[in-house]
Amino acid sequence: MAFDDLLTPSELRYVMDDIKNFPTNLVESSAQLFNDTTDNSYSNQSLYESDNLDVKVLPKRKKTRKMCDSTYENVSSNLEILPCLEPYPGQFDFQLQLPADSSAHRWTYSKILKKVFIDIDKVLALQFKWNYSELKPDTEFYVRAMPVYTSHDSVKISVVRCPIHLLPDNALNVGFRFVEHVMRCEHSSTTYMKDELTKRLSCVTPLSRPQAGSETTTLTYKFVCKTSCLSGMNRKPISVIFTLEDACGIEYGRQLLAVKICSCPKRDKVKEEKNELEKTQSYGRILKSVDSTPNLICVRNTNRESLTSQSELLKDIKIEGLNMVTYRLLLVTLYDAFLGKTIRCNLTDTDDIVHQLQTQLHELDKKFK
Amino acid sequence: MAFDDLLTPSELRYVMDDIKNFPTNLVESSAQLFNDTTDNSYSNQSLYESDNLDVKVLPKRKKTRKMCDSTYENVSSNLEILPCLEPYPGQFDFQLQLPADSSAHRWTYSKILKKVFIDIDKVLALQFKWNYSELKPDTEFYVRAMPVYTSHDSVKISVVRCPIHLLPDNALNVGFRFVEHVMRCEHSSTTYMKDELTKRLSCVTPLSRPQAGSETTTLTYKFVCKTSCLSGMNRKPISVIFTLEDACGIEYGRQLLAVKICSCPKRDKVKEEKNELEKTQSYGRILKSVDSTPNLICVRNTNRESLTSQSELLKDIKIEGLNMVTYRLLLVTLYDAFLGKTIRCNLTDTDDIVHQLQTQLHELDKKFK
DNA sequence: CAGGCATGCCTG
DNA sequence: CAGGCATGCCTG
Ligand SMILES: [Zn+2]
Ligand SMILES: [Zn+2]
Repeated sequence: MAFDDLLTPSELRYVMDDIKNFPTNLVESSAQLFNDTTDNSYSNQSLYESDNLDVKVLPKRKKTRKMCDSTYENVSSNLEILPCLEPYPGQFDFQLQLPADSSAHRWTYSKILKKVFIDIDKVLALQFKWNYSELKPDTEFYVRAMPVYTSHDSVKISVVRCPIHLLPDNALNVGFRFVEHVMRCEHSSTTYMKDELTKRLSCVTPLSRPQAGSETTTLTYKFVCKTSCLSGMNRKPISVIFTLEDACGIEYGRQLLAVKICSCPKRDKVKEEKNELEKTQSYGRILKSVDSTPNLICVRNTNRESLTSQSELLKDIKIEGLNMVTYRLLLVTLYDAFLGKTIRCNLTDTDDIVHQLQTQLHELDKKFK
Repeated sequence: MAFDDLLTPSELRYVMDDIKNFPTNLVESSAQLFNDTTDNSYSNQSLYESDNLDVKVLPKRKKTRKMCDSTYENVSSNLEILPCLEPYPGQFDFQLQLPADSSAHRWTYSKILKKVFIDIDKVLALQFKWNYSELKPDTEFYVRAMPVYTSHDSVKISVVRCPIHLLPDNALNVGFRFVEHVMRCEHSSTTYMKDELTKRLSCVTPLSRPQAGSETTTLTYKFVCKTSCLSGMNRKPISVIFTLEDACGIEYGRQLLAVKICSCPKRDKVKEEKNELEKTQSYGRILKSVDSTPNLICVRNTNRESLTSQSELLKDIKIEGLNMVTYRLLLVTLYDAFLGKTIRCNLTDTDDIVHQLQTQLHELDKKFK
């Protein structure tokens, strides 16, 4: 990198002293850049939704809220039957866990988003935990898995496969009867069901007691459409409702798991987490526009030392008490130059320095406003 | 913009004189940037293909090449029947023209690529010209339109609609029988045909004599799938073969038209033309990486004057005979800063200055090598 | 598997 | 309609 070699702090002061005129329009455009970032008014709603989809840390069911006795809440106002998206452990403390080492698998889990990202036709192993100590040993219980859309606009629509993946010659359909189901359980005793009333598809699998030494029973699932499938899920986010049921289909507990089925689970997880964080952070929009250049996503470790020394340089500049205007000009120019260099050389570790420059500019503007 | 105000040429010289050390690694990395751009070895083949698809300027048929008597060339080696992609006007000088003012329509034509870009279900009016002066006035002739894949890998596959657009509830299919056809002619006497042997789909429309005062007869077509349709054309490029035929289906002439059916015809045209030009231009890769930042595609006219004065500034700098190394450093830094500014402020007219900086650096490197 | 592009679609 | 993003897929 050029900057730490190009000008030493003392040389820099020399230059800055020499700058007599400065453009006021620059200050204006920069002010615009660093102030116009308060637009995160829409973040609450989305957060609320994911609160409902908590997997690992199950919130206590709120006593003030009427308990859902069925997976379906009959919305009498419009006669539509909507699934209940609220988890409740119920009397047997029904819980859902993900294997700890998702990296060992073909999927990834975002704690921030409480969401699984998985490719089509890849195995997702889920661990079910329930308190069966007071039950007779021969009482058979079941887990029903039913994918549903999570957005308010789409909950009422039932989740089915897309026309393309439904084609008979599709490899996933060969030798399988229930091709309309987006979600399959690999357990051989799984029953594929279609609710007569709601037409919703689900699969029901016997939940055996955990094996000796284990607290959970594992069931493995696959998804045979992508969340993005055209004329199918069509990019609408989904969650899977898991219900603990007895042989009569009476429900005793419910858990939810948000799932995105996509071609690049890791990339999409990183991206969605970033989007989520940006909603709550200041400078969100700037960082977003900076990072939207293709090559900033991966993290390589080039130029680490020189970047550090650049940071030091910046501190020095600040401390040595330059004229505010020239200092500001310098910061803006450096900021631009870093962006340019980053893009030109595909640098991946300039986030820190760029952010630091932003912060310094921001502080400067606050101080002299 | 900051640069013309930030430093005058004389101030700049002052700075440059002050720079005692310069990093050699910078020169290296820049050398890499400006030399490593000779990779356009693959451009010829693609050009060859589009030569075959010439629409407006019809090349004389090469006498050295055996004339295709049928649209199908029987490739005896593998018994596959392939369509002939070579245009020939034939004895009636069969020609195909596009309306001059494509901007008035919902499609766009690229002269560079010789290709029509059009959205799904939009009208494409084509003008057919043929010399019928020696024919009896009541002889009925026809135009057959048959879409085919143009890549060598895919010519053998017949072009049909995708499963999604084939769905009966698709608006485009209501009240229309020949839903499998990707291409439709709006003329009411059009016959939709399926070749028994090749299973290829085409539509045949009577070609009336031009109306008084006109040299051409216009037929209007629509495409009811996108070139990108999954499990359909699947992003494989297509051309339409237009053949002049008599009532018996004997062919008298043939013309080709490359077509891309897509959601953003203008954007895709600009993009594909740019890709094509880059193949043949030096600095292709650099320009590409610069322009791949989202906001550089449209052309707005902000900062025109200040950019001009920046260009002047650069000339000055060069003329005043700075030390080559400091001058080079300056150029590189300016180059980076321009890139950064461009991205940060969504500037759209910095191409010139950036390219100019590249050129100056290139010349500098040649001179001092 | 990461980088990068192609391309549909959403938003202002 | 332009900017911008989402997301599949291709390539090394
Ligand atoms: Zn699908
Ligand atoms: Zn289609």
